[in-house]
Amino acid sequence: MPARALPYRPHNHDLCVDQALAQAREICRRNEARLTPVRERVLELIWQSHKPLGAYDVLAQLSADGHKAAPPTVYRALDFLQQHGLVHRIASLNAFTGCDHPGQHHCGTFLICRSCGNVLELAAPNITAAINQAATAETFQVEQITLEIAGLCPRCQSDSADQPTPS
Amino acid sequence: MPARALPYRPHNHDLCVDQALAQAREICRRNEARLTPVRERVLELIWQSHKPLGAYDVLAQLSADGHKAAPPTVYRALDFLQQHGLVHRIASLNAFTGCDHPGQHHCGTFLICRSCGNVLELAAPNITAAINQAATAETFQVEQITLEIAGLCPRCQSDSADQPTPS
DNA sequence: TAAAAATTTGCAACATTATAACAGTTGCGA
DNA sequence: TCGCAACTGTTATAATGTTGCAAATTTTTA
Repeated sequence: MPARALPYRPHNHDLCVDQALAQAREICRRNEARLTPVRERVLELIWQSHKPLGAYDVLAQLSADGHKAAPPTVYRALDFLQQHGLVHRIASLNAFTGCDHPGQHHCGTFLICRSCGNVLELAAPNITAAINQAATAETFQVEQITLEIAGLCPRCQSDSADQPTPS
Repeated sequence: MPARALPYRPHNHDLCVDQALAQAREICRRNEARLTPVRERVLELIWQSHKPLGAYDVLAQLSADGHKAAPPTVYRALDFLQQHGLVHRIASLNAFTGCDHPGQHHCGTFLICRSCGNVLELAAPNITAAINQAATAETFQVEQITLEIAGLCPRCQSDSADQPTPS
């Protein structure tokens, strides 16, 4: 089976971005949602970075584009993208990352490397099942799951000590 | 078996607070850590509320005490309490809640009611196991788990529609 | 097509959450 | 009682996120 593209494994990332954007356009078309230029650009910026991007990072990049933007512009675009499952917000980082499998309903589970900052999104049915079971046992009706796992990615484990690997 | 004290089940909460404080004193004694007046007071304030308290909520209450406090005072106390496992930070709420079973190592799993705001801390070995299994499969070395489940607690489910129950 | 309605964006101000840097104070052992 | 370490106070500032309203744009309707 072909190697999956992983943040910490070198690959042609422009391709990832292109695919993500194409998929986003398709999803918005189906949802009759408008992927306007600002929204698309924000999504692109987020995808271009493997590491989650803060709202103000996005803002800075927009400004670098020459776009005269203010915080609300960015937050609104991010809200839109989240609503359509195109990006996730990582609460423990106050940052945003592209969704790996948009369209499919899933609880975002994230492996966050504290050394290099890369993030891997997992689809982990076992975890989801365990969570739902535990919640049901408490008669709790689950609506949203935030699961963020911090630690060391494979590459940063093998690197001596704790030096971060360049992105 | 005796009914467990649950945030959404009426009970003598002063007792919870007293027990939590006594336990905290004991833990700090064993750890040779100093549970100073500010720290103890912050812990008490957090325990007095079933709902997670923001740092600035704590600050406001300290000020109401007549204590002339500033943000760093609160954040430092909270850091201390977190380090000793006496409180948890809920990332998705930017707020803090008392730890239900301090001393024991555990990954905090939280059921957060979006209607009444109460939070229940779970010890869920199954979930932890599933998480560790998934992480291991990705050769990821887990250090810290953030698991926050938002939804409706039993009481708010049975209340018609979405009206919040008073605390 | 033209007017009306709805959505999106721009913009200024502001609210909330968190940290940095440094000075003063307190507890405690030598 | 001196000195060190830990803790607290204080001021300022950084980082993150929101409100409210007006202008522009797109979509809908007549």
